[in-house]
Amino acid sequence: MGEVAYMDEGDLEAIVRGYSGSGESSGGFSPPFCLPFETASFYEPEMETTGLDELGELYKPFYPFSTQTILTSSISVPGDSRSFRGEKKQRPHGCLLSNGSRVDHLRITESKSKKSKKNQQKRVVAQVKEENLLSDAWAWRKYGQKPIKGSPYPRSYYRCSSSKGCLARKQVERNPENPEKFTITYTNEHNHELPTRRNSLAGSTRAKTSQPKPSVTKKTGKEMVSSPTSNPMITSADESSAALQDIGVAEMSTYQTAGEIEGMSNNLPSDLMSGTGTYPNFTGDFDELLMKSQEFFSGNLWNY
DNA sequence: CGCTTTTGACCAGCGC
DNA sequence: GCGCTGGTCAAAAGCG
Repeated sequence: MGEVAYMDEGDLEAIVRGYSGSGESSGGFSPPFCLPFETASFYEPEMETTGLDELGELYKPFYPFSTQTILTSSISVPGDSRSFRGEKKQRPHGCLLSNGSRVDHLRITESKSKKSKKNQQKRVVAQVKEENLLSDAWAWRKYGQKPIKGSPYPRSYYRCSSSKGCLARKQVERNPENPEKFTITYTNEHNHELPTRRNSLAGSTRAKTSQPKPSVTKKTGKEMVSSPTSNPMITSADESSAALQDIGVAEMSTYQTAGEIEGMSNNLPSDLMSGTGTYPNFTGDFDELLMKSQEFFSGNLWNY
């Protein structure tokens, strides 16, 4: 993949203000956001201007729900989550889609700081509701989960499982301010096209692990939240958008038709939605939710 | 059998 | 230099 003409290590920092350790009490993403496309580099200019509306339209088939909140922005973040801690004073902005849907964005700012870690290309930060976690066409595999300081909810790490060499990553965490929303952060881009079908669901519905596992307390006793669930394929609007750019809307429609999706919304497991009403002392209930979605998807959309 | 999730350990960057 | 934190690895085990 040589298309990584991203930010050119522009060292952008995502000011996703959020759980900056102690300041978790106030405003996470609650305030409305606004598209800061100034730093956009992954999307075409057109997307910048009409992105909101287009998103609303393009994703319509993916979001049978009217209240979804999609947040998109193209960024490259070197410091990763560390920038969150930085507690930069940036404010998010917000906009409403023409169709009434609200799109939340995170304000991104540039930073001349040295590149950190692996020049990771963190590009998209999205806020979606549970329902919209189902609309990701990519296949993700969870490879880690960690509690985030300042946030009561753990963050799950996913990598693309469609292609071996794919560097696409995804982080999902529940918004402490809005437990009904999930913050999805994408890093790197897929170096392949949308999978024609998802991987098997094997292991996805794994029962609660009761494995004792020889706790070989080798070294540092790092904290680790244990969540009983997780999902293999989460969803996201942004990925879809990326996909749209890659394969085109027309092709996209071959994957999912509005009709199917709508049917889906109706068939969505009730318990899947139930999570919305009751946010348990969540550890990974969103994973559970996602798992459900996965089941659904594999059953109704990916076996065409 | 191939895929997944789970989860403790490991590693690296950053702030003090 | 040390400790904290976030991100990733990898072994174990479950599911279709």
